[in-house]
Amino acid sequence: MQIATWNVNSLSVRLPQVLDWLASNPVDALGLQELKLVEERFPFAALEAAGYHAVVHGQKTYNGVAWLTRSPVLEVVRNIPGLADEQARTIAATLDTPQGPVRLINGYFVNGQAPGTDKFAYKMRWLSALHAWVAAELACHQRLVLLGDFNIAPQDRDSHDPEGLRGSIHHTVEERGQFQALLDLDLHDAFRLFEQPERSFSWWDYRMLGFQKNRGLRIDHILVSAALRHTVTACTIDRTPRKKPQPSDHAPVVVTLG
DNA sequence: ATGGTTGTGCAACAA
Repeated sequence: MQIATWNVNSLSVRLPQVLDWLASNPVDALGLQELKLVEERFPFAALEAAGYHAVVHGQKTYNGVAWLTRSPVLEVVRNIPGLADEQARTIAATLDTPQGPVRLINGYFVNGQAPGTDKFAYKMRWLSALHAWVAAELACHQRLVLLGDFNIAPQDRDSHDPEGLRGSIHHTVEERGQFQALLDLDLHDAFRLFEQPERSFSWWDYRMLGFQKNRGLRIDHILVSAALRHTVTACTIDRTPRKKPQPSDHAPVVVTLG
């Protein structure tokens, strides 16, 4: 079984690339972020023709998340329960598999702009609420995957310039502490379960030839619960779509479970 | 060096 995450930075623009990628990478579930469209504009028909069901938490212009799955899902939850949030940032669903149900949580985590700003304060509140929610979800779903655009580079090796960017957004002690708090729920960073090339990143700024110079960050993550950890056989970042014309600034990340 | 690029939507904001 394969599960993937991809921040597409506008599904309207990126739909052809998503269809193209799914044709070559027929994953069982794909969590999308930054749809930038409302559910009424979601391309259900094109994705159904490609063999995918979709559940959507849309928003006009900003944010927006969805799950694409080969088989229908159950128990869909939009946003973090109990958190008053006008921004469409999470969608959870349960996927039945031959090995049993898997709880899938997809998040477009708050960017946070810069430490000391209102947006950073919102990021930290949001991360606290997410942590409490994921803890509750784990209590009833042993087999759980939390993935998405975390907007956090967990360690220095996840940044192209850890010294120059120390303490700046994606790199702060506070953000990294929240990432560690998620790991402390006995979640595991699937990418780091394996040997990986140095300077492996999942996002590159459109500006300053960021991708060509591999000046990126690893901020898109797939965390798996303890019950799933030993079934994971691979986790990779697919840079192929980033090389194509009019790409998303993020690359898809794929986890393979036995 | 406060630059540079992309998306939404048509000015300015978010990333």
